[in-house]
Amino acid sequence: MGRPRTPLLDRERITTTALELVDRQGEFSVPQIARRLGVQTGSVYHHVEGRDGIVELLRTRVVSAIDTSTLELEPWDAALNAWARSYRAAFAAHPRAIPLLMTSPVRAPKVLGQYERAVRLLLDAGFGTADVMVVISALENLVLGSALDMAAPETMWELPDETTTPGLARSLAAAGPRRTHAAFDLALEGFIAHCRTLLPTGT
Amino acid sequence: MGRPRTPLLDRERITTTALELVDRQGEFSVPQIARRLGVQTGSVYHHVEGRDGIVELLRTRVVSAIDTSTLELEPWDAALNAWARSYRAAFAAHPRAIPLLMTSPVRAPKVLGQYERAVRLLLDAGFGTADVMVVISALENLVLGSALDMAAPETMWELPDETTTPGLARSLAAAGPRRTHAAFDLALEGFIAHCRTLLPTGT
DNA sequence: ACCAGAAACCGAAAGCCTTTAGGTTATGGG
DNA sequence: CCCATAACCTAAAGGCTTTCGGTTTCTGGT
Repeated sequence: MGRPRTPLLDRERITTTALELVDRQGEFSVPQIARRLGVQTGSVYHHVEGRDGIVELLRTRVVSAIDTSTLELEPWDAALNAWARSYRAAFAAHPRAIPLLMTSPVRAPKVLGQYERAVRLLLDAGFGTADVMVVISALENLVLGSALDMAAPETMWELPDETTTPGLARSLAAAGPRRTHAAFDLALEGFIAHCRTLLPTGT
Repeated sequence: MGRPRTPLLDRERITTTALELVDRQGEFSVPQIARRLGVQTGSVYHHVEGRDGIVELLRTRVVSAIDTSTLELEPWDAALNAWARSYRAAFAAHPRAIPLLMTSPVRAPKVLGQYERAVRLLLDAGFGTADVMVVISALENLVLGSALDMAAPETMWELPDETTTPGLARSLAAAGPRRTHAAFDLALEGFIAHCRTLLPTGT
């Protein structure tokens, strides 16, 4: 015992292990991470700011998959569209992490930086200052709402009985497994189309 | 000790106490409920199926505020609009409960019954069988995404520094406190408008 | 009216989690 | 070479969820 010759822990490994646990079982605990890394529970706290710090690492890891370059596209509606899809895809890669990331405030610089860029994109496109955050918030609502839907696609609808909800059961079956994607496409397209009406005419 | 002459606990009181705790501090624990009701922790478990059972009671309580009659309105888009707003308002009344309710599947009969009714509404309106659940899912995504936004309106954006994200800070200020509502209005209106394009023309 | 069984609460305990504190050994800059 | 610091361990406090057996009260069938 004492300090090991080669380090057993670092933020990378802690993050990866936590994400594996979340992907598998929907949650994580510090003792679980420690066991997987062959380390005592307390040791993890030397690398991380408490359990919440690990959640923040997870957020950064998940969000790092968002394609930043989408916000450079032209025109603005293509950029917004591509950004929203990339945003959603990043969460879709780790759906069970979503409930974890929703409950704590956004602090990750990468995320804040992207919102900053989105603000400028919309301002340049001609949106009013007061409208910009409304548009971005609405888009975020779409993305996160859809992400939630992906978090538990099978179990989200626990039908008690086909006879009590016949139409629901039949419609679910008819929509098929791409229901979630189609719903996102539908809402996103409708939303962006509606945004265009906010712009001063003749642009 | 032994059985009290008048019961100290029932599901109603447990639900109300849990909801008060969630409204105040964003979470609840069984010992906290027990202390508030002047009872030992274990006693609560005689009335409830574990902690998850209490969450389910909370869901039912929150959801019971949805105005069921909205789905009877005509035409279908007015019904959908009113339903979505009532749905969202029910969650808005207890925003801090939202993260709790998101993580487990929809089992409350009241909610399932409403979805069943919504299915029939859309079928009657002329939507295709395969489209119905797509529309409903998208609407639900909107509602829940917006509800999430309401869950922590102040703390959701922890800006590190006004100089690193100047546009974001300014736009947030410009949008004001009704940002969340405006975003929902914007997305909902755009979505419903887009849904009309799914219908066979001439209806 | 009686009595058996169910209901409602208490007390206690097992086992998990988060977090902190102090001890022990290796590393690395001066 | 030395010592401050880093990295890990052991230990422990305190909270949470859940279960189990004990005690008292209520209730329903006879």
